[in-house]
Amino acid sequence: MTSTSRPDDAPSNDPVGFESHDHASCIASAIAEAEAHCAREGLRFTPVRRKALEILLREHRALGAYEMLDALREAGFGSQPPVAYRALEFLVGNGFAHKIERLNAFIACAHPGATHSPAFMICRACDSVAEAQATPARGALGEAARAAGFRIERTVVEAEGLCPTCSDKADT
Amino acid sequence: MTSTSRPDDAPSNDPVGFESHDHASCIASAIAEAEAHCAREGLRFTPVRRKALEILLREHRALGAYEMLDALREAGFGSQPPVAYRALEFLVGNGFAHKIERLNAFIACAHPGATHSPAFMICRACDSVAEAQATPARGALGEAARAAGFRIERTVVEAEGLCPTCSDKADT
DNA sequence: CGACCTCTTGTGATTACATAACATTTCTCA
DNA sequence: TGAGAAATGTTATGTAATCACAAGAGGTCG
Repeated sequence: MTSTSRPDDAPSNDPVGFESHDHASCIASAIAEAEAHCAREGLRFTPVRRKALEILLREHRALGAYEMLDALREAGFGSQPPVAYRALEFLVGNGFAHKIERLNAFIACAHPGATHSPAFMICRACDSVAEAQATPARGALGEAARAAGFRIERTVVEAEGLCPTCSDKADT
Repeated sequence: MTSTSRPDDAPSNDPVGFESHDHASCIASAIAEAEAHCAREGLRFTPVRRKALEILLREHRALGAYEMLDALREAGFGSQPPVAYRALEFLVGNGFAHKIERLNAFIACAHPGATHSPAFMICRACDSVAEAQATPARGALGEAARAAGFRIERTVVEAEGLCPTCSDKADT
């Protein structure tokens, strides 16, 4: 693949949480939020990290680490895997992005700022991903953990199925 | 790595769901259950598939596909990746095993027979894995899915944290 | 200022995970 | 028993992730 990115000035109407909206402004505000957060926490929001977040926001879908690497290389950064993995590690570690384990891919956080334990809905037909809130510590899992003496630190909750669009197509 | 398996006759007291028990008999019964299930469903419980399940049951932990491949090769089967992946695909597809997405690894099902949507507790210190029941369609995720019109077909629920043993060690 | 420390970036090399494609064998059943 | 389906084996390749080390950027304190 040569590139998966669009020019920065291209308007877009990509599916977001299975809906459509123009997110030119939400990119800017998400970047601003990240910047503010880093300033508060004394984190360094360096050019690669900023660019990586921009790319995730702009694509608005789950990106493999090597797709990210391609995009970063085109933006003039290094071309070896650790470049992408380190930027993604920073973004995930600080809550600006999430890893979708099922896809071995990464996506910008849809609820930045909020402390949350995310859950994802992944369409098996078009690979679109929507983020929701999970409360896994409640319910059967939390109960099992308490009974077993297991100390939950983090949870992965990913639902696979059909998004509304693909579901409609399948029905016809 | 040369091998991760023990001789078939070695007794064991491995952690199972964070507890200890001798599972010599539960291996045999799980194999018998799988055999019966395949007979009922007209599935072919071939030597590789049987051996793969035996290996998962004996190890009683999450095994990478290449660990499985090593073990299968030692048992006289083919030595190329598809050998392991196909056997694992069969076991997972029929509910005899599960894939742990977080670890890119596979584990024997702890509740064979029961139709279930499993949840896992994964210790980040010792990589032990316990299986519990999840009810993800209830709760926040199910609600979000209904609201979005997303049709859930399968869910991945994996909690990461510390098992009782490692938790105790960390406290001291 | 400048020595020092820490964090970050870049690169080469390697390791781990997974699938495509195709030939051959084995099983099923009409 | 012969045709089709399913399973196995192998070669090759694609995709994901980490290790190890050198070099640069930014602070801090004498």
